Amino acid sequence: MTSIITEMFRNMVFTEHELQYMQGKLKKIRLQKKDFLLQEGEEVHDIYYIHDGCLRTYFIDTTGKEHTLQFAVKGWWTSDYIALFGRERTKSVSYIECIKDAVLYQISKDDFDILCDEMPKISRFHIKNLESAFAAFHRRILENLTLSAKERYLNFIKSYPTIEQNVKNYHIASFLGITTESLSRIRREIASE
Amino acid sequence: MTSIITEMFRNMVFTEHELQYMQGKLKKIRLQKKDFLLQEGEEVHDIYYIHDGCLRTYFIDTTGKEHTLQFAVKGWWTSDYIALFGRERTKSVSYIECIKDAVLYQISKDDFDILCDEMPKISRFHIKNLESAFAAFHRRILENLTLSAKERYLNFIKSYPTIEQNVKNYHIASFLGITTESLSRIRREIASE
DNA sequence: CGCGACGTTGATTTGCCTCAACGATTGTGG
DNA sequence: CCACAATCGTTGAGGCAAATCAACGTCGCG
Repeated sequence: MTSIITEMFRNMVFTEHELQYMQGKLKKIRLQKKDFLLQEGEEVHDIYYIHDGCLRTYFIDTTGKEHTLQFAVKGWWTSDYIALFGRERTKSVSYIECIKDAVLYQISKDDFDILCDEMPKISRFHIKNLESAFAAFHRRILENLTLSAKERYLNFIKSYPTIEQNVKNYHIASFLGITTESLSRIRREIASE
Repeated sequence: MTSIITEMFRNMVFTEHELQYMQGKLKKIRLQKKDFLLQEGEEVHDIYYIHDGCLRTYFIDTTGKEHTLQFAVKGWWTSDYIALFGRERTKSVSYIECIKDAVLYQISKDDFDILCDEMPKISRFHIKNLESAFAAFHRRILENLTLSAKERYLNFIKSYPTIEQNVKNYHIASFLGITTESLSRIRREIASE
């Protein structure tokens, strides 16, 4: 029997019993474009696996500007990690918005922790993911320190071609930390080369 | 018996046997100011626990400028995480320099992975650390997107008072992503308030 | 003492932002 | 299916924060 579980854990092999056990902790969620998975101030207890569609995590600063932290497409996991993983649990500081109709699977962080304790292969999977993310974060910080807006944009469309198709330019701008006007000028410049 | 191991794992309790087993995988390292723990191009196999002193991780961009990714003081762990945790293992892209005489304990990533497999409490410890770091990274990216150089500086000296004492201003500047001149002007501005 | 490393200051430049206006594209109700 | 509105993207003018370039104090150390 094939299951969403095997997709979530990158084709890891499970027994029928394990599959049913894990399945019981999952909840399927359908979202439409513009729906919010999470809004600022809400309590955060869950993590979400994206089976299809596209979401973005952003927060709004004191001047009202949006800043995009992360996009998530098929195969990715998302949540408000600041609230969920921070040393002291806080309410959500960000918004997670559906930007392309999506199908998600939700599991509570508590249940996920239990799975990690009960099943070493899940624990290893989680560690591997976190380590990869760790490296990716270092790379992103390093890029932010080093590259010009234009270079960061070129980098983005090269690194995330799947995401580029789903998102608006102003989403990309807010991810890169620039204004839509600047991005527009950058795109013109690139087109003229 | 008290051991460096209990310090490394935040007062976790171990049996005498466990302590000796783990001790066998550790190597003590002493570094003096200006020594390098790691240089660009070297192979990376180990992670390092800082028992004392201060280190900084930086890399040099194509124009020769230094960018500081991370400082590390007592109680922290460090390595070139891009090389060590990245999906494909690469040689080091950064330098880790001792900026205050230091005592470290080295353990290979392979051995650490073995410990995680053999000892669930180590696995949980590792996951907890990675998750906290994950949240911290999100916060740092968010700050970089939001705050002015002056705000980031004030934030830095508030968040890391222990580090501030050990590092030069130009280290802080390269951590914040600004020039030493700009930092100097910011400090003057703050002093005059 | 004298040298090198570090920090400061000033003048100028630059990359990106802000504000304002105007096309282009998308979506929706009649 | 069209008409119109809303959303999104582009362009221009002007401004500002931080970079660059250059010079000069200051501190610590051989």
